[in-house]
Amino acid sequence: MGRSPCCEKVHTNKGAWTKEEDERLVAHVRAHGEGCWRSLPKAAGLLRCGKSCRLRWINYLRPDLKRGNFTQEEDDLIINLHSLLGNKWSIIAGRLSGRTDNEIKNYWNTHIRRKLLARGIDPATHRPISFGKDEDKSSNSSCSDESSSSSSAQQQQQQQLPQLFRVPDLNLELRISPPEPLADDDGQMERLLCFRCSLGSSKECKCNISNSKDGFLGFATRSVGLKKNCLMS
DNA sequence: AAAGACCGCAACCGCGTCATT
DNA sequence: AAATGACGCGGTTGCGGTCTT
Repeated sequence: MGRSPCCEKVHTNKGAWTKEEDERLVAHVRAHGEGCWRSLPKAAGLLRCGKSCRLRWINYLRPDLKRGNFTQEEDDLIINLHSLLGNKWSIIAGRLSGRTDNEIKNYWNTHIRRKLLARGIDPATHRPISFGKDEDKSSNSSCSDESSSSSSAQQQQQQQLPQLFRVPDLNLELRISPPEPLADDDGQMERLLCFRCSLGSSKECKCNISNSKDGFLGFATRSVGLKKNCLMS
């Protein structure tokens, strides 16, 4: 038993959007706001699937989009975030204002991937390619004897890498525990960390937790509490 | 100048997740 | 608790533009 289709395929346009369709969509979103994508096409007089409207708006028509080339800073940030998060494009996009997940995904696949490969870096693991496979067999054992006795050639290769790409062995083991009541020196409750907000999805989040003062990726420097509603989906 | 190869981007598709009934 | 609906995400595709021969 499969899913029912998101819209009637028969009477919907596909392919490139026309200027008129764009104008209709923009006018409707300006008047009524985002959301209710399923009913939007009919309300806006568009012969499009709701999903298609949403995608067009998010990736192309939104007024806050930044068009044009990626800067070196954006490049570096994408690489760093990807090394931590993997293909979580929407989360990565959340940390780059004005960029969409689709745009970053495309940019990664067309530019950054190639750039990393040319430098001998595996884009998936962010490790040098030549010994990545063998090392993977003994991965998660960074304290083992094997990993500490990598060959001098490998060490040399590591040393030749630009600073940016010498990715340390990251321990991303996450622990989730009930938040403790945290009090600041002045007796006020310490802010909790909202993962959704912190990773850039604050738009959908209703937690009202701001992360403006937090450090890298918005992680607080002290204990981390989780708010139930804000766990990433 | 023409044809084929390659590249980049917009759009589509299928699935997972969450909310609602 | 199960079924259903809607949204959002990531992978993939297809097309138009550019480059190479």
